[in-house]
Amino acid sequence: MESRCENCIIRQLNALKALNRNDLKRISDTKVSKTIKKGDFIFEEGEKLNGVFCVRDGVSKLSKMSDNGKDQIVKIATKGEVLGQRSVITDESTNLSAIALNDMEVCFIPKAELTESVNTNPDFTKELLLQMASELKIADNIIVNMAQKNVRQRIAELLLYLENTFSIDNEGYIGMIFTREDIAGIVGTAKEACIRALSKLKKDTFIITEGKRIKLENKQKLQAIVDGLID
Amino acid sequence: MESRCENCIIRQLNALKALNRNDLKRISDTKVSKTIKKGDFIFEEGEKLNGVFCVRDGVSKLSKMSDNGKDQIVKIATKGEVLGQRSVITDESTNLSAIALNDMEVCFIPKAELTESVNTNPDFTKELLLQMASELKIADNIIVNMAQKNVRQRIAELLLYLENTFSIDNEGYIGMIFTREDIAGIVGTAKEACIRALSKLKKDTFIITEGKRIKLENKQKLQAIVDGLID
DNA sequence: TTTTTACGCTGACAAAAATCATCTTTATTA
DNA sequence: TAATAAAGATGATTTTTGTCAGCGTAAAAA
Repeated sequence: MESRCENCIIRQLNALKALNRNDLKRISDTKVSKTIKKGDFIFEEGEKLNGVFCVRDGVSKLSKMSDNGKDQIVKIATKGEVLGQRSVITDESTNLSAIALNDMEVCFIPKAELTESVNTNPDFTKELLLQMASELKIADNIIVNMAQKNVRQRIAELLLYLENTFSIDNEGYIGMIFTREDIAGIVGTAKEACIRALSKLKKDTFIITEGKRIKLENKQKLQAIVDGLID
Repeated sequence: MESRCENCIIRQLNALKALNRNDLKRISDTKVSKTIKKGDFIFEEGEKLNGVFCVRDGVSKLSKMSDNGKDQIVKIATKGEVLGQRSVITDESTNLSAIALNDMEVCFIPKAELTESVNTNPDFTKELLLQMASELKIADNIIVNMAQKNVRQRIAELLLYLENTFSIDNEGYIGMIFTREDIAGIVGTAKEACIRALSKLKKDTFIITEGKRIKLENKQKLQAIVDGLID
């Protein structure tokens, strides 16, 4: 399924919205649509990227695997997000891998086109800057949370974030399914600790689980856990 | 001690190096030099900043205090770094406090002047973008390290970083003194765990300590600890 | 200088989380 | 559909880290 960037609504969700007609035409002429299957790499840690990937559909994780097999997820990227942006800007190899969590549709935009827009379109550069600054703030918050909150708190916070990001299906469950291992990878703990924390939240009737699916039953309480007001 | 930005060599260390003569004149005319005493706040979490602080001399920590009194340090900022940049760019309140670790000399640059340069000088914006991207990469690495490395590894890594950043005095000790509590705050652990880890490294003869001062005796081994090659 | 306060250090103990093992259930694919 | 693999769940145990208490030393303030 090919289509023109000019008509792509996804664009509105990221820095590409600042592109003008010329930029869009140029980029659209060179971009390549790709389908990526669940579990496949979009790119791998250490790779030198020669472009970025604009997510049209699907969800991916940006993560780093440790020697002992633990996969720390730094970010979940969904529709509208641009992957590899940072590495392309700084012209370094990626320090993270991007893996598809379900089947994905992405557009590959060559580095040269991006650089051209950065060099000739100040609005685009400003937009990138804004987005980078906002991502940095999020990253700083994660650092603080990892140090100051325990696993239960971090999981409660993640659940609220996930419902917010993926909204709910018609039965009230979070609209995207993650394995317990991925959830553990996001909050930075072991799979077992993650499972136990979820089981505890279920026993406390703050959530309902059915297989991998999770429904938030009491968001006030979950937030109170995050804030350390209750245990 | 007042002086003109035009002649300030500190500028070369940050995005301000991309400013042109006009920018510099304008900013220099409005900037205010400030002296900040050890322990004092440059700004506090939640504040809406109406400008940034360019560090001319001294060292500060960017951190967030938790309810239980634990202070997580997200970044150590030294000569040449610009504090508050991100909050000013995104026009939000800071989520971190900046506290002087020794007596400091900083220049306050009003937000309006910065915004003006961002809007009229694409080179400056590009430079800011590059820096922000590089900071984001660092932050991502910290997240991964917090999740995948234990206290001993994180402390070993910090020591190598500190020697690299502050170099050594004539006796070979790291050229900046931190309290054990601040070191704990950087690696995200409790003061006692930090002290114990340092004592252990000392007993292992990988470092020498004398009061608060720390000398690295075996950087190869320290790096091996970081990499998980030895315990 | 003296006094006070902050900091470094250590032991004892508690809590949190990691690891290992095992079993069940759910997906995948042959 | 049956076989196989992947993921969930839970118990037992170890390791790591946090917390509390107390003591000595060094730095800062009176």
